[in-house]
Amino acid sequence: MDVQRLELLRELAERHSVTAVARATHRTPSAVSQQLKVLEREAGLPLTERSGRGLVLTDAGRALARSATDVAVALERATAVWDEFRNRVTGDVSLVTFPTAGQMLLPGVLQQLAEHAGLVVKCTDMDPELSDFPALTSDFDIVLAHSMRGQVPWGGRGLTVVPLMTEPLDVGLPTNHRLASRASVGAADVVGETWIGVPDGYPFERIVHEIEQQGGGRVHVSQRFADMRLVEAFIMAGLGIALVPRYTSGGGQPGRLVLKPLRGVDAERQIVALMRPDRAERLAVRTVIDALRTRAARVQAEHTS
Amino acid sequence: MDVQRLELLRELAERHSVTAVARATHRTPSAVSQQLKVLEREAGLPLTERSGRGLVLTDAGRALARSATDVAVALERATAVWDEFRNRVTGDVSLVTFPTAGQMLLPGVLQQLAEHAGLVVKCTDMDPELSDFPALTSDFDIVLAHSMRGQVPWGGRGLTVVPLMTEPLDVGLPTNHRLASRASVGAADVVGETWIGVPDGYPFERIVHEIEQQGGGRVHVSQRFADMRLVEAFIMAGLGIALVPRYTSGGGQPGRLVLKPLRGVDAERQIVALMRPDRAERLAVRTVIDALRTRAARVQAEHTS
DNA sequence: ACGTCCATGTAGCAAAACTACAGGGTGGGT
DNA sequence: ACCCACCCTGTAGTTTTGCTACATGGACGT
Repeated sequence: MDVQRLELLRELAERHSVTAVARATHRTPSAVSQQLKVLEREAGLPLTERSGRGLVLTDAGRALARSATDVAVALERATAVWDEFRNRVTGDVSLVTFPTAGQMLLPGVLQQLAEHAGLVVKCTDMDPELSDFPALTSDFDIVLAHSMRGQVPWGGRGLTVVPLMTEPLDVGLPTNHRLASRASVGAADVVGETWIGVPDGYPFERIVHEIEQQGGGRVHVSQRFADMRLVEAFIMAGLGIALVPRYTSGGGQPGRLVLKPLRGVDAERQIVALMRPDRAERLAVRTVIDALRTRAARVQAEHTS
Repeated sequence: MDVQRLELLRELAERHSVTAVARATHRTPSAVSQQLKVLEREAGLPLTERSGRGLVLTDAGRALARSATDVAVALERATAVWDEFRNRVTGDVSLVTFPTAGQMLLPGVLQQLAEHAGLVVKCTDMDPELSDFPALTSDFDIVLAHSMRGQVPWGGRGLTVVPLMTEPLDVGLPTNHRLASRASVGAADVVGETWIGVPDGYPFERIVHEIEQQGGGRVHVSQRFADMRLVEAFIMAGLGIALVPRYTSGGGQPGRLVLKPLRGVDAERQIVALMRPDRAERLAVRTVIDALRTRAARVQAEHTS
């Protein structure tokens, strides 16, 4: 049995289309189709079924794809072994981040990684609301994702999850706001305010609901933005208040925006790295992950002191 | 990185010779040599070193070979998955045994396995004194081996060990022996006797030493045989007494040989199946192992009742 | 009904892996 | 000390394998 073919099956399980697999593996669809056919002939039972214009895996195909992951992991681990022997981190690592995490972590990480001459890290950013984090792992080695505490929407898919940090979400206020002198604010203090929100499906959303429940009222959301820079600009202009991740804020002019911890509400987001388990084994990837973790720890330490 | 090449490296680690690897994998030595060279070039560091007329692995080579095992295990597990889907046990399984275990277990096992039409079990026997059990796992899927309790000469090599049964070793006496009417015998009873032994290095040897220590004397070993049939013939002829595995004895004429448990001496042998871990994953192999275990359990149960 | 998208055949080509054979080095035997 | 046997490794040539390019046929949406 051939590993390359198994790999194709696994890609098919993730991408649901021969053409997509072909694109991802730099082949023509015909080549992929032929190899899958060979695999089926070897297996002696159908692994795929046509479903409309695409095709889906049979139960057997899915089972085989699952075990193909273990093979891939073992293989990557083997190549990592010899990378360790050479003691030189080499290769390309692709990474997607949502903007705030990238701003907070990536510059420091890349500076730290400059010591590895052969390591090339290619970073991209992507709006979190547009992106299905788990799905991105097909195309990127490392996916920086965020979720609320306890909420783990990427479990069960067999992805490797590395927690990087927990970031508190504060209430951002203009300096001339009536609450700006407080040390912290409660749900009841802010429930009546005009809010700047985030698009639907965003993790912040849930906290806003919690504030409504605890504060006993309805939050009025005047605008919805994905970009934090924009949110902060609106706050500073006195057009509303918003939830702002504590470590990420501060692009704006100092002295025009203040952050107040939110009492009694579980307002944190978890920042994690998501990876396909085989990719997580690569030495280059592990090196980047290590850098991310130390950088995240440093950011957190700087803010607590 | 290619799995086939990794596999060759692993075979080389076991067989210590390109020619042997070539034989085992049905290739010419030249082909093996070329592939190993490619692997080295990919790795970027030497994996083998010439040592006299043969060649040995470097540290890096050994490390890589070790992780190649994990790859092989994952791969075999994958093929097992789809064998399970087909729900038909197929393929060849090769097995070596030492004579007594084979006599005791194999006929029943093969009868039980007859229900699997596509399963071909090829059995061979081999004198245990001549054979290095762990080394045999390179050439056979299943190696039936024995050892004394606690003694595990095949640990650390990364082999899969499946315990099948523990068989007591009794003292075999001719029916007209002065101890033949006893229910059991102690070390002091038998230490002065003339013994039929087994060749050096045999596991039984250690027990004889223990008898000497407990009985306080020297055991006189008149003959040394590997074949139990021969040992029993000598016992029945009154030429000596010997340690006889309890479940295996009885080829001879009934009524001319009796077995007596040995009191106070740890006289047992452990019968185990030894396998290379990747081979242990194969469905056909697992099926044979299951049959061996149930058969062994039955033999043990028949004798205790 | 037409165009588009997708999977999959066929033919031809390029790359990879193997065999056959020869050469060079090492160790055991006489 | 010499020779022979053994083992690894090159080179040349062949076979096998996997890919591209192009064409075909079915399914969906407009």
